[in-house]
Amino acid sequence: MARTTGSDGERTEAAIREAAVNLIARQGYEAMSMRQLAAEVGVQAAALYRYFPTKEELLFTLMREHMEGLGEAWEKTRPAGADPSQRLSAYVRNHIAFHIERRHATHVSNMELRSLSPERLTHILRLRTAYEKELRAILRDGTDTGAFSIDDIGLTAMALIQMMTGVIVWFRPDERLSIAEVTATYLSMTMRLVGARHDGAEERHVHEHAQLRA
Amino acid sequence: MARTTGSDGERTEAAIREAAVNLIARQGYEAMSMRQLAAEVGVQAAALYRYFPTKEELLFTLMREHMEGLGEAWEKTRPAGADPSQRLSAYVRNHIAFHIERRHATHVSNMELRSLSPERLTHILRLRTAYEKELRAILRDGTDTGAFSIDDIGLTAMALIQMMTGVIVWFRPDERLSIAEVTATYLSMTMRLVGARHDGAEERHVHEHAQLRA
DNA sequence: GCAATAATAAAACGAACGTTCAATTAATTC
DNA sequence: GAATTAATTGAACGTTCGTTTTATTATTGC
Repeated sequence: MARTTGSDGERTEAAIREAAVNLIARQGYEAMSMRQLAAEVGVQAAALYRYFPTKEELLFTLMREHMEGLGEAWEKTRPAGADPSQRLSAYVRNHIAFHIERRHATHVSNMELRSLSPERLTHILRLRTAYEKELRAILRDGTDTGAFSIDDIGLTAMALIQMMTGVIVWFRPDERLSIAEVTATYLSMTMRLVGARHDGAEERHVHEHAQLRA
Repeated sequence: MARTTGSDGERTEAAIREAAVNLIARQGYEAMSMRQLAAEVGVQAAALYRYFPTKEELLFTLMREHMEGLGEAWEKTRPAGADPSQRLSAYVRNHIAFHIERRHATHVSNMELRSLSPERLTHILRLRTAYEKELRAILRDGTDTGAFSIDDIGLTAMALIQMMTGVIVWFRPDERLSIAEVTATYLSMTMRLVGARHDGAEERHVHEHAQLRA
């Protein structure tokens, strides 16, 4: 046999991406075979090579688009002239919303870096660093204006990102907490962590979301 | 050839464990081949099977002993009748010290869970849950006595553990910060995160370690 | 120093891997 | 409706994988 009825390149490529994200997140990149991926898509292994020249290029594409999407989401959300507390709040909301929506893709981007060639690894890390830099800038501004009280900006930024991204490890959409509740609690923890001053407009905003649970 | 001069079972097994932890941490469990591991140890692949019946059993042994070691370290360190702030402080110190000392083993225990069979996965997760339970108990006691102000104990515990364990992702022993400085900053962030009251003996204790950097 | 045992080497097993190639059919273009 | 292009199959390639088997040598106990 050969070309099958109703076959469509775009649909097949989308199906490959989706199946690959799920399989790699569940089993790991090395553990997923191209034959297994093909079976999940409902196609022969050779067909995959029409869309991605190698297995690693497929992984790289998934990671790159995930990181680019994260940066773009932040650029659309970022408040222009807001004060540090509002900007930090927006950063946290965007980060958590984006990662909860894309749990599997995040898992892939965080866990499979070692399977990339050095050049591709550098590419992904550059995207990640640019995104983290935005957080450090917010923390620095907040420290300068006195809105935050931070010991070490770089270390605090890493701690915050680890804490927020960790959501995907344990969060399940159908369990005890809703996304809104989780986000509110993480916002509250973040503001405490950076020693945000408890006065001004932002403070009321935070508390209104933070006291949902005891 | 066969048995080599100076060969010794105990030394070989220790060399296998150490090489395996490093290789798996660097490349991942699936990406490490038994032949590569054997070459690192300076032995033929078949010799590995004298010490570990399968590759997965080797992985499981490494993980189990790491998790057991973490629990034992905490049991030795845990202050008996101390107040919640002191106990939380001890927990953070122990966690960070243990993980920084065993960066590679921690990486393995955190990243390779999906390569375990269901029964072995359950075993490891039980050890991990028991350890995390200790933190939740401290947070609960602190909330009850009013020492802490926490929105959601389970969520805060997960956030703290993600934050602390994240140290191994970026910390390099020979760089900008010493272990003591990192620990102090994480202690400070932890106490803020749980809303620790800024009065009593513990408060002085925290600040004395936390203000090393700006 | 001789038997027993511990530790390893060397070779081989079948299975699975990523990838390539030629053939074949569906959809599109004119 | 013929020619062209897009999409896929099925078989095969050489390599590597985890593991087993058998033989061989070093060490230990008596």
